[in-house]
Amino acid sequence: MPTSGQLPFDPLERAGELWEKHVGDATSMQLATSIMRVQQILSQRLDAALKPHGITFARFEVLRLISFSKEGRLSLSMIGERLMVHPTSVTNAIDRLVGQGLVVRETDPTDRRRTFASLTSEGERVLDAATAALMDADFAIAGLDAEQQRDAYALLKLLRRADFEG
Amino acid sequence: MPTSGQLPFDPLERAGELWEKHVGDATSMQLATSIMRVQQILSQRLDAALKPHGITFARFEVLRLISFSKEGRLSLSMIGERLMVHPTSVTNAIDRLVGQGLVVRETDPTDRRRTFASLTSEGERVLDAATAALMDADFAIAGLDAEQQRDAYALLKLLRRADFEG
DNA sequence: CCCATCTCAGATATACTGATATTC
DNA sequence: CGAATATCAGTATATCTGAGATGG
Repeated sequence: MPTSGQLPFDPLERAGELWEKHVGDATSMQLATSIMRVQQILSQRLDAALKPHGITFARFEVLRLISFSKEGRLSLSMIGERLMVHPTSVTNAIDRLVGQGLVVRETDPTDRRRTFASLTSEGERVLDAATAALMDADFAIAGLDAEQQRDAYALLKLLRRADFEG
Repeated sequence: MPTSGQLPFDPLERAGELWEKHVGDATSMQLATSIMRVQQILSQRLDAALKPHGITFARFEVLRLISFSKEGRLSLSMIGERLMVHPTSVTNAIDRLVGQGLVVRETDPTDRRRTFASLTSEGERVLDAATAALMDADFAIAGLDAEQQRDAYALLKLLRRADFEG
């Protein structure tokens, strides 16, 4: 287990009190730190739910993105753009998925600089099973009801504004 | 730059539409994915703000935690507990901080199994400068006003409940 | 020639497992 | 002896930088 123990108090509330005492207003520090911590918790839970299917959440996102494409294939640069990850990270992720037999690479015949990735039938099978597992786990956010989930999503969206126009 | 380009649309809204069409309700998927993405953005911004001071946000948290301790020192196990990180990660982080001259290790004379970490004067200096840099950067969450920050913090707290009693 | 796309090599950061030394 | 603390070796993942190969 990663971080097994349960504390008798909220460490972030404690940190906030000490911050107010020694530094100043703790609001932004507490939100930033809580985002980091919540991501860590989610990442552990999601990866645990996906482990039986042999993929991580990052690789699940790649599979899902490819499956949603119109032609059933997506260039690596497009994948990096949509998932907001570095080109070398895409190469790395696709390398692993190809190694697992879930994805194949094909050169774009109309522009040979470009490489497409598409799912194998095994890739489709794993994606379906992984999707079911994540739905089952409620994407690790069952602590919030539907309205709270939408509220949190809307607030966090304000922090993603650098990603897109509008 | 990490993920420079700006898309003409929100990739998470697009993913949500496709998810609703092909899979089902997208609420939990969208919140989970947005938490992952927002953490990535924050991590990049916070680490960039701290880079001139030679530390990462994870190491900043260690320095801050030690400085807030009553005696000016904290056992490594206590640090791991409070920051919810693995014992080997604490050893690793302290190794680096010691290597940078920001922290020193001392054996607890009352229980020689235990090791304390405390700040050097250079560590205190770096911590103060790093704190000012983070406050200056508004902890990378200036996209939200104070009330929105508190709302978001309260919602995310519900996802941290496994960490502590209550 | 310049630019785009992808890949590779190398460095850094973090985290996990499993094993070990030391001490209580 | 059993439990706790810290460390170490090895592995995995993800990220970045900088360089290079190929193609438009």
